[in-house]
Amino acid sequence: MILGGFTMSAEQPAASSSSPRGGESDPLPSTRERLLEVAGQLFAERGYSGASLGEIANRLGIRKPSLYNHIASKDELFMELLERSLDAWQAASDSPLDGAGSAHRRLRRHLQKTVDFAVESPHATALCRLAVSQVSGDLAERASALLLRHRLEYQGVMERFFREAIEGGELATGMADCNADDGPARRSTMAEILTFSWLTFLDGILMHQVFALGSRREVYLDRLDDLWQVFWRGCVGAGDVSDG
Amino acid sequence: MILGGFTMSAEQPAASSSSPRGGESDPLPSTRERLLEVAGQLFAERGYSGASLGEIANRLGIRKPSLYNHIASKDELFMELLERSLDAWQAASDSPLDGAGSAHRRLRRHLQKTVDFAVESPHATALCRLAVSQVSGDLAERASALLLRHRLEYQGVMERFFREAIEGGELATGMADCNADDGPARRSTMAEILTFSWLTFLDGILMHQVFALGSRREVYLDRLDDLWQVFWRGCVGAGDVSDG
DNA sequence: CCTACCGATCGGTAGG
DNA sequence: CCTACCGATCGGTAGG
Repeated sequence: MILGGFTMSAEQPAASSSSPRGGESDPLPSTRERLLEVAGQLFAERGYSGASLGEIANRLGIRKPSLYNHIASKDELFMELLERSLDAWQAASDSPLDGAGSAHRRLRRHLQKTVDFAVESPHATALCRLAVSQVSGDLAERASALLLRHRLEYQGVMERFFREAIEGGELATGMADCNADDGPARRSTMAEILTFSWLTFLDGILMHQVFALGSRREVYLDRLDDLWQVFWRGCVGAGDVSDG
Repeated sequence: MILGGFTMSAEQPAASSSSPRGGESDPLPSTRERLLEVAGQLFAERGYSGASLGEIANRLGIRKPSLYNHIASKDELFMELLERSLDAWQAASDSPLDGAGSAHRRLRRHLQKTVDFAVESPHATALCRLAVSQVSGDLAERASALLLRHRLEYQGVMERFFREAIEGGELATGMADCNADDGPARRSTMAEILTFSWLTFLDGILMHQVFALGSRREVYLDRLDDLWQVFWRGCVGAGDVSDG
């Protein structure tokens, strides 16, 4: 589609789904979809430079030059994967935050959806890490910009959540004075602090998954609720902490 | 510093070449040290495959083959850097935990030392991430084993810290029943839960630094104390949390 | 989708 | 520490 192969365009239903014939089994994923999946896995396994287009082609059972019927370049491939991962993450985790129930229950649901997504799509979080620490040059700028945009948006969503939870009386506000913008040196609001804590908590969980080597990965997930309870207790009591 | 002539290869403590004049103590320490520092930076910037020995040599102002007077291979170079990083991290952060003062104050000091180390040696944490997600083959096994060993040791140190803090009455134990090993299905002790929370908290902070793009890095460090207070409040109150 | 092929660069070696 | 060089592989192109 991008470069216009000589017969490829007739065989590739990129956007429209192929129509299954009667009792036929599930339609095979298009080559392009398989390419994106394999590439995502390999980027996550080997890093940006370590993932070669030749290896991707091997896993697909085709020759390397054939990849260019589906992608424009390695850079574009990475950017598309990053974009998809961020969108999929957002789609999987955002809605639970807006449903019914207490702030406590909604945030817990959001956490579960986020972790579930990370478990099912481990390469998605890996790509985000690569984007900020493995690529260079023009690609680095584009990837960083995309990531920053998504991250700021997510930060806004979470900050709104915490602010509303505080205003709704679902979170203690021992540091209530922080909200007043009475000075030239602006201090953090309680919602900002909790948002920051949440982002750190979530990054920690996703990173911990990476470091949970071997069989410790499942053990870790079983303990998610323990981590959650400690975190939540820090939220509802934040501000009451004594410096002893 | 001796710069001329190839005869210095006989004086190098290189792993691949014999040292006929054994007993000589570090004839050229600075070149090797500079090599390790430059290599650490480049690995962190570009990933394992993305960091080329040629580029390392360029930054040192020498030719690529000359590197092999100081290293045996790229794999060995990476392993040595990883080893050094882990040792340096341990040395920088462990002792504050054993000093005088309350558990609260000691853990806060330990946190500060850890974050300070991560700020001063950003490539150290990056190497750990590479070790579990970027390398493959024989190197991956060796790196993972080394990392796992350090991590388990650190986990033991922290678990002991939390257990002693609990026994000393410095942390609330609302979930005290967890300690009793009265059933066949063993439950987590409070110390284990807090250790797990701590590891997640720390990973989150270190990861957050990676994601704090551009100027947001300094802003982030200013808020460390906010994060700490939320975390500590979760610790001292853990177990009292209601499921509402 | 393929074969054939490009210049550049990779980690590493030989030899001085 | 150097020059000269190795086979392998890189991302990507030409052309059908």
